[in-house]
Amino acid sequence: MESLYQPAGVEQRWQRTWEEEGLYAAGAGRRRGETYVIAVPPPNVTGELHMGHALNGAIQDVLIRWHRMQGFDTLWQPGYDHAGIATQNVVEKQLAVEGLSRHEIGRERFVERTWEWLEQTGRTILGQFRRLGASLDYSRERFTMDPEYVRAVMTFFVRLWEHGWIYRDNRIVNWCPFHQTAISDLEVVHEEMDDTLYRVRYPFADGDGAIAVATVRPATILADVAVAVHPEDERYREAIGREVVVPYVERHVPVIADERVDPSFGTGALKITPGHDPTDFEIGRAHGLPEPMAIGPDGRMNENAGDLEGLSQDEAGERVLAWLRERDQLEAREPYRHSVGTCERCHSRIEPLISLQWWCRMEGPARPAIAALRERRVRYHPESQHRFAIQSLEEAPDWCISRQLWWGHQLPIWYTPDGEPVCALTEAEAQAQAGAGVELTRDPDVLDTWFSSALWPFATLGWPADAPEVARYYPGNVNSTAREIIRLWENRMIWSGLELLGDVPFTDVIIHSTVLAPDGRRMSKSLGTGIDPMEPIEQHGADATRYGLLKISSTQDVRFSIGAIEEGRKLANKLWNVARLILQNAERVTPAVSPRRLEERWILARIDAARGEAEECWGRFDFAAATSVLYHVTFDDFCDWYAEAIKPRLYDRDVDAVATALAALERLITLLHPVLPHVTEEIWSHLPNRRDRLIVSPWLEPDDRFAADSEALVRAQEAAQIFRRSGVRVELEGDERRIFDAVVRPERTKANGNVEAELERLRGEVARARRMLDNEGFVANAPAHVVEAEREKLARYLRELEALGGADAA
RNA sequence: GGGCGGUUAGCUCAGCUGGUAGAGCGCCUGCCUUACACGCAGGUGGCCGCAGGUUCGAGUCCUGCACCGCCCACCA
Repeated sequence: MESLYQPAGVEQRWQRTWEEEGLYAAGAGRRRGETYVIAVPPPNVTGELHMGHALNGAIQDVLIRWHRMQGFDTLWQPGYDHAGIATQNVVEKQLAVEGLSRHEIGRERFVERTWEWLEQTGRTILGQFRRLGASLDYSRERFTMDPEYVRAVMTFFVRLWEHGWIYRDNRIVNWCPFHQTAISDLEVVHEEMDDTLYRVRYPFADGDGAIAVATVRPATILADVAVAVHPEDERYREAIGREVVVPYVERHVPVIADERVDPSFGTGALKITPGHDPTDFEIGRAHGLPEPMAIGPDGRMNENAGDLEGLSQDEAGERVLAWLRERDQLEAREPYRHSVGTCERCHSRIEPLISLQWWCRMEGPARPAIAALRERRVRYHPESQHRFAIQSLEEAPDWCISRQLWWGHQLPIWYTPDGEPVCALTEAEAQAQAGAGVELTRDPDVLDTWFSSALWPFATLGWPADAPEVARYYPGNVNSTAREIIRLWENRMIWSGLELLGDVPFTDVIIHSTVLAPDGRRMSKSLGTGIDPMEPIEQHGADATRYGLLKISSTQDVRFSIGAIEEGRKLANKLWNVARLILQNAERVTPAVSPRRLEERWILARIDAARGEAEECWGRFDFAAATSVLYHVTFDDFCDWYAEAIKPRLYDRDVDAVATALAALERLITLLHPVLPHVTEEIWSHLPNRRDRLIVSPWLEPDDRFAADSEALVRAQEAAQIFRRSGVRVELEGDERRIFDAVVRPERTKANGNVEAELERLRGEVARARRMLDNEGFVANAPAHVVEAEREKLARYLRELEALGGADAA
């Protein structure tokens, strides 16, 4: 055994062994009936591991390993999401390099290309999860495009259809001009942009005066259908009901009143363009206005733009502005910084436009999900996210589920020659519904990626087939994910599970911390602030990286800190070395829990207490607090006190001491295994007479044989500290004396404090304790145990003062 | 504009139902001790963001303010 623990080789060896021996598989280590199930948030097939994945992987793996050791039938379900728009984006970019577009090669060939690409370069992330030591059941890898999974998606759609929750409507949507598809509000990211705000005069049709409006997009003037003002706005009271002339197109449109207009913005008058603005669309619908569009799906001016047809919006805007300037209708222009919606994948500016899409109503599905959350059948951790989840379900707008993409699940909708939609699981069934001989055409659209993700907890188990896994592993226990995913995924899994299986898919949702860059900014590729988790894994080991990420995960947003990972590496190294100390002296000795001496009972009790504390932390999903418990029991208690105290007997090959030390070590690494699986398994493999792997070995049961008679040990520790600080020996007897002598080696301890300084310190403590005890309010009101503790402290300080010969102060 | 979170040692962060401030790193001092120098022992270091309030007692509870961050949002 090397004196410096080298994680790289050890970790990869164990990762291979565990997987090959089937110890990652569901049911490995099972010794009881209950199941414990987590479905991993399926990463995009195109994705690579980022810090959030690594933290989330560590969190879930701790829970899974902890429960596996407790004998649960654990299933940690892995797999990939086909990630419709993200994947299509990647393949389209590749085609672009070859000078091709998807339209040139056609849909069929494009889908083939995508599959080919996935076979070659996709699916890298589960390899990275393996390197983290994540004990997913890789033999059960699923993909949202697997044939069985597709069947689940179709079944889901048909069920929603039968409820009447799916409808088709012409509404304003977020249109990505690059991808040529509608995207949901949740796929739009807002970015700050510098624009110009123009103030444009619209003359009244009767020639008497004008009304000014503000706009950043002059090209949309062509599609104006009204000017709106706030009903209470005194300035425009007279204008309501009159007509104005829209510039350039010289169309007469009404001035209307609507409360959605903010009188304090710009001129207080808003031009209404229902075709190209969501607010205007709402106002237009409320007032029964027409909905013309002047901009097409490609982002350029369309056939309604007259002589501007075919121009870009910027060019068209310039022409309109020139027209306005000629007629002196351009009142002002000013720089204007505001946030603009962009496509989260390609960052193209979103075109709001009206388009015919499929929608899913939300009132029906949301109702039981809201009830389940209110009844705490699903709990969010931290609690603050619970209200947010409920609120977002209550306010959920209808879900636009169709996408004009090629990569994804094509809608199970066919049209008759009359344009009547027929919904069915398969083409054959659709044909049967429509009647023989009726020619059907399938809707070309695909479903929003999240439509299939919503089924992840049970489609991966084989639903809608009558699979035994569904009965056994549904519902699961925990889902752990990032905050921004609550509305996209968590809520939808909850309502789909209730709808299709009559039960929530899990009982606890962990919303883990967001790992920020060390400077506090968001980690992102475009900002150059991203840190690849594989770097610390290579450099310090997976155990250390897991430990470090868990340690910093206490608050909502945490800064990445390499220091925390280094601490994890030190812990692994420490563990490794204390194991060497014991094992080097343990030839042919069998571990045996036979504590005779104080320090032996003490350490076994300490490990047991730490077990309780760590379990309590994990039980409430406080992984940061648990790491602290593990660190201190290892360093402070096991290494600095217990190992030092038994060293002399270890060197003497005292069989009792060695056997107990082996047993204590065994218990310590069992406790640490969920967080540091590799180094603990490696040490375990060196313990004598080991048959099972640690990963499937029984978890620690509470053991009250070890009376926590720690008083004497604490006194020895205090005496050691005084001696090391001041060189003064406190009187000790029995166990206290023996432990002190074993741990403190006077010949190597140079006191660098001095008696005077120590007396000074103790006098201060005595004064402070007396001040408190003299406070009548404190003695009368504070809880009895607090007062009692203060009395004991005072007594101890006085004792120590006396030992140091400074009793005069008392 | 809304929601959530943060502000404590030089840095990164703990501090549960109020009891008189802790950890890791860094720094200083002494140690190459038959597990570990990625180590051991000891130490330095804090008007706990600001201002009020409740209380015998406030980092902790209440009110207000100021910054910072994340998420969300249709102000043209």
